[in-house]
Amino acid sequence: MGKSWSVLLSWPGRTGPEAAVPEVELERVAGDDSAIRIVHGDNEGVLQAMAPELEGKVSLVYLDPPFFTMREFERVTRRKSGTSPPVRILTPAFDDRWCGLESYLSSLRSRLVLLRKLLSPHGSVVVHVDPRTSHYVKVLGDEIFGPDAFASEIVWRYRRWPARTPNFQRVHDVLLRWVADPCAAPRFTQLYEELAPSTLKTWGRGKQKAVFDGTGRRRRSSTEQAPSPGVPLGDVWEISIIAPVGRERTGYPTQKPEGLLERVIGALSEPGDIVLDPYMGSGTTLSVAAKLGRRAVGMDQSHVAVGVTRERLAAAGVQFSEFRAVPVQRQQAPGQLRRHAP
Amino acid sequence: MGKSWSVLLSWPGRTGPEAAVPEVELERVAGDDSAIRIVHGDNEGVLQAMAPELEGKVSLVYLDPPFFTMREFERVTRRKSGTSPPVRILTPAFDDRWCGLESYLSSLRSRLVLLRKLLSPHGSVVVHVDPRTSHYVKVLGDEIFGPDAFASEIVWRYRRWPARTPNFQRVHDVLLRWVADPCAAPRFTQLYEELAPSTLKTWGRGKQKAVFDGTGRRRRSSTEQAPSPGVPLGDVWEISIIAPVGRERTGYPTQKPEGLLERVIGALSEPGDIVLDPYMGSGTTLSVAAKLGRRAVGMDQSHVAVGVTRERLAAAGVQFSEFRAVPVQRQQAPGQLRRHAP
DNA sequence: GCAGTTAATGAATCGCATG
DNA sequence: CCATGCGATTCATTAACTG
Repeated sequence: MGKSWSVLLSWPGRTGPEAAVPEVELERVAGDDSAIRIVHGDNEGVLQAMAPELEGKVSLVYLDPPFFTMREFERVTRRKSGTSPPVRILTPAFDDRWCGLESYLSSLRSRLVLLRKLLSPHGSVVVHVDPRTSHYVKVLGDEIFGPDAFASEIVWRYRRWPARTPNFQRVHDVLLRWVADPCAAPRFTQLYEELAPSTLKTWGRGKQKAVFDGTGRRRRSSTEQAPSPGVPLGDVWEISIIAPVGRERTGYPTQKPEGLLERVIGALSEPGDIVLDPYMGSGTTLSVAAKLGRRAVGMDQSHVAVGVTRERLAAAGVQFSEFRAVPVQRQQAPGQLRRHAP
Repeated sequence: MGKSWSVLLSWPGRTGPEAAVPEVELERVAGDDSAIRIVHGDNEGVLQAMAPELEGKVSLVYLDPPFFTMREFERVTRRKSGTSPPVRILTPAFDDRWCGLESYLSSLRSRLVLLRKLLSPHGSVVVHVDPRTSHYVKVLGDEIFGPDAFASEIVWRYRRWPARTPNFQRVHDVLLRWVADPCAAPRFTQLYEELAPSTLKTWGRGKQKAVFDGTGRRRRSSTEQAPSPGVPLGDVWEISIIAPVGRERTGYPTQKPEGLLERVIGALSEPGDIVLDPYMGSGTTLSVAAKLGRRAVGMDQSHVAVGVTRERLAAAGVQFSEFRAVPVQRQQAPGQLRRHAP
């Protein structure tokens, strides 16, 4: 554990013994050695099983866990029945019901502890949550990674239909980022966004340059010839949600836009790096990682998620291999990959 | 206390006895009974002294406490000395150095506990912080007001000169809001912002209206004659910081823009309501409250803050009265206001 | 092809009906 | 009486269609 505040979260029974993680091993289902890997199974066991291979080698972990909404989520598929209205088919995808915030935080905590060991020294972890739990998750994460390792709270601002409520419309999610080692030089590629309208008006696209007088005081700025690449990317990102009828949409609930992952992966990893997504869902992370030339591992418990991701990667022409977690059979040598006959 | 999660913050010594608040009473310094009141003194004592008067009567508390920056802040004043460069004069304004997050949170906690009792049932508390402490403050506030009372995390997105750092630029503050009673109808006036460009393009300014078929399925939307007032205000606000040479600027450090307070006060209180700002600073809350016809009380320990606010309100032609906190003299009857001879 | 129009529906939220 | 569900609300976005 990193250096921690002495301010911690506490709840009844927190200090009790933690349940042992059921030991699993990975069985290859399809594909050969590929830069992109899908693993079907509970991420807790899978992370433990992959620890020997991945320890210290992961540049970026992006986690999009359930948001503690106390709901079940379904995948929507549409079948066009020739005649007029297409039929909507609902398939259960994942269950976000919990017996209390304690159990939610405990579950997330055990994953974060396992993930920390996989990070390379220049790596970072990004947890995608919403403002209903982000604050608790932040305090939890500070305890695991150390408060000095906290690097950014990124606000994803989106637009959606308004709800009638005597409150400000909730239109943002939160991405919390910690670095593996606050003293190491972090993986970070500077990305840029468009200059503010007011800046364009006053300065145009030329770079501004501060001008100092003899005494060291700033006198004014001047416009340079060289065009500015834009402003260095901030921590508030305005990115559209995937339109209900958008091409990108897979029907998997809670799907994240590729534009969001492009920023996360583009800024926080480099080509050839390993990116890890323990809550794979519809496979947006894998899809974007492949597009940007990263290696990646995605995990999900849900066979619906695995199916959606498999089809998505195949449709995009991405080479990938697929594994599944199976309970360790004590009779045979552990850790050995068994070939699965299809 | 409201109903709470069983997830709490804990730190060594937290359960120990809390220091007693030094008892003070208010002494009138200037002005007669006014809708706007300035009180010079430590807000903890002042809140306790004003409790009998304000209990259950405050519609909105806006707090802009120090941000745990571990710095001292100074006021900048410029004196134009006839000749060329104006002289900058620095006056210490407030001290934001703490011996640990625990002491910061303890201090804030005692204020929030006092404030809770002053709120009317439809009232709310808004705490302005930044993402370095917001998460701890949120967990603390949930404990005091109850997690069900948490209403909004508002993100104030501003634009500033970018810093050279291998990280996303920090360009947001956070406003946390709790309501006094989650079951009561809250004070809330719906404010609107401009429609998204894509909406304007597709729909124009007409309201959209859902159209359903016989089976209850939504078929499509149609544009109505009635113009939409815009989209109901969200929880991410893009508001400029006060320009370094802006007319609004008082020179007081950490001054907040009036536009921010216009939204907070406009949405969460009504004309005639009492608005309270225990960390008054340069008096933005009082200034905006006066402009919007609210009654208001501002408190600050710093005589620089009180001076800046006094000049600011006077310059704006706002009638106000001013008090100061003095230790209770046990010899004379307590609670009685003493007239101060200037 | 390109521009303008129409269709479809979503990590929402409240209130009221229904068991 | 409490839990659950569905109707009503109406912005944002892209696909598909039309001229």
